[in-house]
Amino acid sequence: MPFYVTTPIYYVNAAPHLGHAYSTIAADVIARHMRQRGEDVFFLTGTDEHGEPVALAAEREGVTPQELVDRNAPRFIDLMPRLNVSNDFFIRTTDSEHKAKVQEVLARIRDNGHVYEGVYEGWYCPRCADFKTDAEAGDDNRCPIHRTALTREKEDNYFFRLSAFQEDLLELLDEQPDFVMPRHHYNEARSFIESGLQDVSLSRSTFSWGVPVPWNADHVFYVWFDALLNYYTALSYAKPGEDLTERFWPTQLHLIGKDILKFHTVFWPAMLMAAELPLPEHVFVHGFLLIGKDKMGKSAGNAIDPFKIMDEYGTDALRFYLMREVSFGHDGAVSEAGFRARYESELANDFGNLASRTIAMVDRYRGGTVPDAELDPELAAGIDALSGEVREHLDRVDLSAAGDAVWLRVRRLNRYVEERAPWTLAKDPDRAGELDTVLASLMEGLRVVAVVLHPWLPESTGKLLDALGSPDVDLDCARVQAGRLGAIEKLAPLFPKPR
RNA sequence: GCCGGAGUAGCUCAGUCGGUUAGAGCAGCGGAAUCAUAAUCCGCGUGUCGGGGGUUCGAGUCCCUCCUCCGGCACCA
Repeated sequence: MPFYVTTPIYYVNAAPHLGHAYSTIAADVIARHMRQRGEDVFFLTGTDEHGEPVALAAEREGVTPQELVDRNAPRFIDLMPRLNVSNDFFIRTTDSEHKAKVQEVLARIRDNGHVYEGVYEGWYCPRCADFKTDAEAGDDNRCPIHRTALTREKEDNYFFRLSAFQEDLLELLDEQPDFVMPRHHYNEARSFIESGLQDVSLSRSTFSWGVPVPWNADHVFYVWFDALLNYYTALSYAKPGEDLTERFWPTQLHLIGKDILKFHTVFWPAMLMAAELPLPEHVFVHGFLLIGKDKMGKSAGNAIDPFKIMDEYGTDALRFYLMREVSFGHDGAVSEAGFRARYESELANDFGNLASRTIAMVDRYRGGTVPDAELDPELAAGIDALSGEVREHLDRVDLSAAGDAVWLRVRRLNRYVEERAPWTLAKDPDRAGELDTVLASLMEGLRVVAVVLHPWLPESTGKLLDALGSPDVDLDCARVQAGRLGAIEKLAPLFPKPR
């Protein structure tokens, strides 16, 4: 089965920060998991490069917008290997193929009768060089930032007939309640639509940094219409010489942050309806990372620095922390202290140390060869069920529940070591068979956990599975005795503690 | 103001269709063990499940109401 997953495309004006890493890692865990299942996966991320903020920033710096985005985009492109993210393509909305396709799709929307010429009229602040909403203007029609009087300005625009899709969108939400996940965000989307949809500007004519409107050279498309289409356009040129659209469209899963919910759950499906294209299956809205109680973002001077953490502890540690610390779909606080606590207790003490002690015992008691013995039936049953549980959780994009299910087994394995006390069995030659079973069962448990955990910790589980002589990470191998263990190698601690 | 979300153990949170004595992790205290990265395991909780009212044989879970916090209310991406 094809499985097409996307991250938002990141606005190229700001430097990459933890929030970008968060969205991207989440998508990567899903993508890697689906590949383990043998699905035909396409995983897209990229940068959003048009619009007025880029044009203004370029002007300030005395460079062209293209020069500015060419300078900034590599920071995001380079972030992906740094995070060990397995995206199949990286789209830039300034790619010529993207622009051509945007023009094609929007021309079709116009041909289908969903675009009209009109005038956008609103309160305008000359100092912001921007329109203000009625709410922002307040009763006295003053700029909330500058307190200067706003003027009533008009701008010629093309409009997208969003209002015409209100009923269709509600029907979509009725028929596909998991179009927007999780539930509380479904409610938000629904109430937004129910409150009444207005038509929206499709083009801008006061600046030129965007995709030109093909039927009127004085306009460029409003950046959101250009940006949203990235999910569709990318497939047409991601693979040289092959159009992947047939193979992967529509998207199974758009992963987004809650700040862009409206665009993805209202504008985007309406656009696709207008273009008569199939709709995505799911939009999953994740929460924000909080620093203490504050939203993290540009201001965050005390924000945790993902690059520092990766330098000190490795990429896997950052991936694991972000996926495990915050309940997926909700806001959650992150901190360096929280990172260290979880790194030490879960990665070093629970999982890393389980690997160390298990390998050390096989080495000491059985010369480094995993005994070919019957497995402990009770333990094996739990281990055998794990991959199915994780599968079900990830089908619902519940990364947190999946992580919990794995950790239950990691703890179970550590408890099993204590229960069976292999060091005691080793002293009694009559109990050699028992010891064989215990060691084989532990090893098998360790192997299965490593396979299941591979999407979260690709680097360290890879190292571990190599040391176990069973490098296959296909999810079918996460069944008991589906992998072959024999001679094992010694392994340096996977998650060393500092100092 | 309207709409939505959240309020459960010191901290972070889970609680599926209402159903036994309300759970987990972390932190804390006590103990066991020594294979291991001094890593692990066991034991220890008198929690007004935000307040009040209601429905029910039974409510953290459903209804009403109030309080507190957060978000959205559309052309900033």
